[in-house]
Amino acid sequence: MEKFGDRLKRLRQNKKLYQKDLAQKLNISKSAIGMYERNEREPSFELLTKISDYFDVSISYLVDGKEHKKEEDQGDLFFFDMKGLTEEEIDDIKRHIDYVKWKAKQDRGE
Amino acid sequence: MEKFGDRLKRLRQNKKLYQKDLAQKLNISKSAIGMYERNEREPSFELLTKISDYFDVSISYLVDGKEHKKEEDQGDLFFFDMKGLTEEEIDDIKRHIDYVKWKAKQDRGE
DNA sequence: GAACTAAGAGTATCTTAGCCT
DNA sequence: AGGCTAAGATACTCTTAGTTC
Repeated sequence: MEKFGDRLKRLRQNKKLYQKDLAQKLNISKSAIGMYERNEREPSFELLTKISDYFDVSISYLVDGKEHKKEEDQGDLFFFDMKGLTEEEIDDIKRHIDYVKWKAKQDRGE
Repeated sequence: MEKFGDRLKRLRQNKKLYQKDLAQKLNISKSAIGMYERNEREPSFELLTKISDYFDVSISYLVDGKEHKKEEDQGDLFFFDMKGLTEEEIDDIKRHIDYVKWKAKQDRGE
């Protein structure tokens, strides 16, 4: 199951930063970043807020991976916020999802 | 400034519970609840998630008081059915979405 | 170079028991 | 009864220094 560290790592890598770089931004040691990403430590609320601000994601997303409240989240249904994206970019995502689904079927010999 | 403990206290009182009652629900000591409410301690992610589930509020609300998502934003929400996909395949999709979002920002000059 | 590991020091947290109102 | 405080024990976190790839 995906945890905080996995999401932090993905966010960092999407920004093309090294652990050292992010550590500087947040005023902590690079070793601490590594520990978070390996899910060996959990940051304080204060640092959590800094991370949330820096990557512009919600604290809910960081901590439990859910951007929204429970009622909206059910079973195999996933929701994504496409705010700020153009039609083309959203289509890009849709095509990728269709491709992954198609490939999943192939892999299982359906 | 209002903090986590203040919100926890309010949530508890709204449910007409004593610290002892909430402590039982969460399987911790009543003293710990008191310390949270007085902002003397911060709970682990695991407990934070339990609290979020129990009171049916987001973790963002608990930690920074911001409910982040509003009704008006629902238009940007897209739902996808991931039934039959493995965790790896879903992660693949998540990474792609993160990448598209990241690239969109780059294209518009940070 | 980038990321991971180890180790020690320093903090934070949790529970129990007792105290206040 | 309900909430707060003190205390010690436990557990966690952070940094530095060294290691691996």
